[in-house]
Amino acid sequence: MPDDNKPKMSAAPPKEAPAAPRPAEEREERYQPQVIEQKWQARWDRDPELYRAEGPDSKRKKYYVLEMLPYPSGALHMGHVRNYAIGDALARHMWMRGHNVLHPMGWDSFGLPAENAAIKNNTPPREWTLHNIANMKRQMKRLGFAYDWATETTTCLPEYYRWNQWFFLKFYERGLVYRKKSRVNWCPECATVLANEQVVAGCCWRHEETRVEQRELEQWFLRITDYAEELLEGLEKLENWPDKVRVMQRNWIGRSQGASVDFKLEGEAGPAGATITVFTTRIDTIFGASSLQLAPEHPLVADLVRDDHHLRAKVEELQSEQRKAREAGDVAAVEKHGVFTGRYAVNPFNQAKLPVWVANYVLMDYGTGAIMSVPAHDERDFEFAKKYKLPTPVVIMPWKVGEKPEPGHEDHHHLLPFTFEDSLLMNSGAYDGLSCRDAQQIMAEDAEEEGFGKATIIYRLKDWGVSRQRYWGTPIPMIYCGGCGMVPVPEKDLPVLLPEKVDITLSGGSPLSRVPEFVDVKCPKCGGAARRETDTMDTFVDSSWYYFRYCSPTYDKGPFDVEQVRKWMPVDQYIGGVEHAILHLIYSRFWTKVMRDMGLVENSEPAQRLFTQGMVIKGGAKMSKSAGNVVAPDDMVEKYGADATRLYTLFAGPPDRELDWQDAGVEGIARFLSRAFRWVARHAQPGHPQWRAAVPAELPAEARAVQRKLHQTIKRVSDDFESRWHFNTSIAAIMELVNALYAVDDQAGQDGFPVALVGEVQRTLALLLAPFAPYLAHEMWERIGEKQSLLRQPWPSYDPELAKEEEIEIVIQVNGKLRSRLLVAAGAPEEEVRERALADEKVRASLDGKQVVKAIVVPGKLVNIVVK
RNA sequence: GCCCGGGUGGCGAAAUUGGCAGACGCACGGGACUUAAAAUCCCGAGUUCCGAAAGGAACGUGACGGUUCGACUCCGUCCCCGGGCACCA
Repeated sequence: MPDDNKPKMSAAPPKEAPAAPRPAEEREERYQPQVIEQKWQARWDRDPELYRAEGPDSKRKKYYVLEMLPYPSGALHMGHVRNYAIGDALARHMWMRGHNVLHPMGWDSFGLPAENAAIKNNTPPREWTLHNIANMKRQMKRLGFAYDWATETTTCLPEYYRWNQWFFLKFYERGLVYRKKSRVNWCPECATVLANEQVVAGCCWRHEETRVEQRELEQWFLRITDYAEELLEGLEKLENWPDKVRVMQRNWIGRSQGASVDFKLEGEAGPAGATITVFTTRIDTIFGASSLQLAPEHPLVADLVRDDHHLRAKVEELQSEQRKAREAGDVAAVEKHGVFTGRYAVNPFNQAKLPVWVANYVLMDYGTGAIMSVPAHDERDFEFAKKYKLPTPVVIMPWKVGEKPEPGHEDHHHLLPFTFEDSLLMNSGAYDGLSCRDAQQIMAEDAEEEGFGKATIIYRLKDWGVSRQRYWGTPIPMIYCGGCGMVPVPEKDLPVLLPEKVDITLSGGSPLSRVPEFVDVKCPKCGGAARRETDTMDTFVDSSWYYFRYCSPTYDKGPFDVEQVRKWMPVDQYIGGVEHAILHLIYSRFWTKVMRDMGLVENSEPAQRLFTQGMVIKGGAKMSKSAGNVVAPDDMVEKYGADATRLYTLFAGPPDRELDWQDAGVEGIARFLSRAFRWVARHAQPGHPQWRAAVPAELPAEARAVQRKLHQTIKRVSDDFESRWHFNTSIAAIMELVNALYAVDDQAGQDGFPVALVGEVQRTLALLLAPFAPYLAHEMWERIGEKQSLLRQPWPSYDPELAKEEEIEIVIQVNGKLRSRLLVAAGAPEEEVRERALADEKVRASLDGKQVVKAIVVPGKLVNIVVK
């Protein structure tokens, strides 16, 4: 404990050398973050209640601050530190603002890296994971993050994952879970299936170099598409989510409004009488269709080409081409081609016979896998038709409504293709003269009336494939019985425990299938021999609802206590990386809506506000072992302290932007903390009778300047919290304040800077630093004689009158160019300012006989003299 | 190709409503203290030019143009960097 609270250095240093440093024998105490931080960390550890949210009788308003839970990879990286430094600053600030704050933390601890590390090091995944958690928890504590560790939730433990299984069963009851054989993404590196959201530019989200393959497999899916419309509409209301995230989700859901139309296939051989259903967003152009194009994998294609070797070979070629293009990731770049099947289909609107082709640019997994080709009004169809010399009938006017037709417009073929929608129909029988948009609606209605089509909406979003052929995940609670078929595990038998001793090497198939004690089970229905499902769940299931669990982390009668959830949800502020924009953030929105429909929760969206922080990079590149530019938080903490490390991640730039790490920058921050510390240590006089006294209304100019700066600083820091979270400028403001204190250092405690003001400055400084540099702030708080918990102190308020400048520097411009400056009293009348500006010596010199047209006065800012 | 961000000193950045461009910090230079160094404290600094200096001038926020008394900020055209989506019918 520091015993040097006694007042020191209240005597004035020699007047003739105010900047002279103190003699060596009087050398002051240095800032030693390691000493301070260890002392406080030990104290905080002794008080587990310190960061606990208040119970039901709390009178404070609730505030739920949530940071994305980390995967326990082994050690925190700087991205984590930045994420949690932002969240912690907010949590501490909200406490000081008088809120009842819930600030939890947990571990997203199932997943492949544990399994891969286990194979490599021959350590069980559980052991590896728990060991990493212990280390990362130590790091978080060392960094001083204010988490309530009673909320700690570890998703790989049965107490948590049993509720994943419970949800799976509930979703199954609601028809939101199904099993289907389909083409799925397969990452050879992970040796498992991936959801669409986990494929980034054709590659695995974990292995950016590994192209995803397509495999036909039987898999479990969650019916997220049932919620496509609501997920889309809900985005409109998420005003406090970044636009970027909302746009990405909108694109991902990919709503497309159009119509489906059935074309009857002509001819007798093969599937005579079959229909081809196409999806189109431009049914208004259907009179311009000159062919139908099927995807090479369209189920009808095999029938159509069965009897023709030549055709069959061609189609197979198209198929493999498409597959290769898809795996290479540049689908759009491939040249279009196709083959005519020799068959025709009838356009139900005008009975035209259209040749049926198979084309490599038609995708089976979008729409119906078949399109009508309207070359005159679609760029892709045009490109294709040109190549194969297919007709290009024009059915919309070649100019937009309200535009003047160009002379010679009759020859509109040089304009092809034109795709605009604000035009009128032509060559379309009874529909001629309708606007495109009207026609889209009317023709879809007519099709429905006639029974050959209808208005249709399709989505790009696909159902969420959740089966994983790996070990370290939640077992899927399903049983296959020869007699009864698929039987869900009864709720009373949960959890289905993940067995511990398992051969997890990648020798094919799910590792669990090689554990007979796990696989062999009695059918819950008939009691006969049955087999368990051996796939595990995608870990994104775990993270879809963990923040509900935080509200009642030890609850064992359900996934969470609905009362607690009602109290705390939704999350008031969620903070994390943008990389989860269409992974975790879309899944958790879906999960929340299902839970609402189950009657478990009241809210439809998980988080009120979302903040996505920028990446931490170094030397322009992402930190990575291979690039050799990793900065380890532990090293920084050891060298400069936790406060400096955290503070630097906030100071280096606005938190939503990328941060280019510079070691020297941390040094600068440590220097600032040291200055703040030493100034407080040097001038603290908690025993002085004036220490807590009100600051006198009349102050000498020097003291007044300090007071003004103090109130301006409170305003700047408070404003940043309330609006933009540009903590870099908040910290710059506090630095300016400290610089201002050093400027009048020799006066501290004397007439020019009375003790009462020193006391107020020091208390405020500790309060302002509390959200950003908690260790130093607490140390200061104690040294200035305060006993109450800093965390529960009210945030300082500023007095606008005291923050005001009394004298303002007015800039004088001539024709917009800076020519001189003028000191005027705040609120000086415009006329006076104008006259003084015009009378200014430098101004007169630059006017130099020119004629003054006018002088614009912007009160409190400038005078601009316009001359000719 | 489409949709978002972004482009300001040697570097990270600031300028919240159209009103002093470069706050704050890093790196750098000079000085004080020291036998010396580190640490600390003080001072300087956008670029170019003029001047012995005090000081002054011109240029300057990706490029070009526009609006305005005045533009980093608003409008138009374009370039570059980052991210997302992409034969989506």
